[in-house]
Amino acid sequence: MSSTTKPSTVQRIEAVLTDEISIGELKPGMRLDEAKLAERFGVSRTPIREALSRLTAQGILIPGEKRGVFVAEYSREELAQIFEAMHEIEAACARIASQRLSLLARTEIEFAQAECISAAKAGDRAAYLRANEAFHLAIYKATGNPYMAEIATEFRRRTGPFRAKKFATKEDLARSAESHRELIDNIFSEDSATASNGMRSHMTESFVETLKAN
Amino acid sequence: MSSTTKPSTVQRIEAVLTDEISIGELKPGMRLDEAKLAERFGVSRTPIREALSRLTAQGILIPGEKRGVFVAEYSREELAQIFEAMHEIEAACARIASQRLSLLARTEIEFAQAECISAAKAGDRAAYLRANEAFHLAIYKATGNPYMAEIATEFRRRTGPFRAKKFATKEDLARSAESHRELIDNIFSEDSATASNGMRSHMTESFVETLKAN
DNA sequence: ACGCACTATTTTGTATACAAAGCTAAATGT
DNA sequence: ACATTTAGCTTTGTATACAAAATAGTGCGT
Repeated sequence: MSSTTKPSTVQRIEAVLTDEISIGELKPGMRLDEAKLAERFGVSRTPIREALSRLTAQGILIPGEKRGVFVAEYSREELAQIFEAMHEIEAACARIASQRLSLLARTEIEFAQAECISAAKAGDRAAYLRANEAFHLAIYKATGNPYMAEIATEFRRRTGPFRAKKFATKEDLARSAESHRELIDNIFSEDSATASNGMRSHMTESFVETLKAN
Repeated sequence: MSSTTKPSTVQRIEAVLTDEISIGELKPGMRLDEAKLAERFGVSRTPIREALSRLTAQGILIPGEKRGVFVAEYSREELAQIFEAMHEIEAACARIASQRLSLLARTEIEFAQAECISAAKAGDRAAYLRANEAFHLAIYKATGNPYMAEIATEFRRRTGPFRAKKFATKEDLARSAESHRELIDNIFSEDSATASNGMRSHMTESFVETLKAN
């Protein structure tokens, strides 16, 4: 995603933690201990602190009342608010994407969808989760606006562990992958309203499932 | 804004730097030297680094190619993209706010506007800039959705120094404060489309002025 | 006088040390 | 037996030290 600079230590740590949280390996409410992480990554507390600090600045982690940082944990009400915001942003992304759709963007979306399908068929949960993220990311990128993509991605990360919980069985994966098809068609229709509404209903569905699982 | 916790050292530093950047005191492209800041705030480099790291995570600062961090500097194209994203978010905020408007929210918006007017009359540029931010913040808060407010605020901060440049004369302040009136009326109309479109044209105007000044 | 290389200095990244603030728990007093 | 305080242990925040990277500068050779 970023430029040609090789990943520095804190970038690496940040990326690993982000991934583990979005996959649901580190669960909401879990405490992250600086010393333990330092030992795990074989570095001192300093770069760990920097990574944790950045993650809290992004809202992925939240500082505890008195001490420690925790994986962000949201109540149903808070989740509803976050999803409302995501609704707006994702709908806007879908609309803009539908207007600007390039061949490259189309291809990348289809490619990501293919990955979703194959991961779903294999029943590989972690792979599906990553492919699903890549799919939505491809849509964001299709807007041609990195800043829209950035905030959409940010929300996606925050809700990662909660959305992850709704994928329990192989059928869940298959159903999700199928629903992508309709979404793609709506976006590829190149009609703003169709694309935007398509994304809204996709997000609503996602929210319903997420609430059930949490 | 936050809870009852007293501002820690890094929070204080972060807040001061954020303010100085949004006011335009620290200009885009300026380099921030860790050692100098450490001396200035009378602390060691450690908390400075943490503050800078958090600010880069928020996109307010950007890391230089090889070394140093700089106040984020955007080309006209990039500014256009950021403003496009702001358009979408602010429009959504205005729409939601118009639907949920509470007496408290109304009052706070009006109060912020009063501050804008008086700062404009006094010709106090810094005070107007702060009041203007408070005004928009009040609208975000009126959505009742802290997450919408959060991203809207984030974009506002990023574009702060660029928008700040368009306020050169006392007349600029007065004109801006006046245009708030129409925006308020549109939002208070409690009609979604009116509110949303009102905000869109306000933002478009803001963008035009910003481009002229940059 | 110009270019190149090598050195010195600044600056960043990481580690370690230390002090302050919480938490745990045990011991003492009632 | 229960509450309260205090002692000890964890954990965090900040400072300092040190090593690696990068820039600037200096001198040397041609």
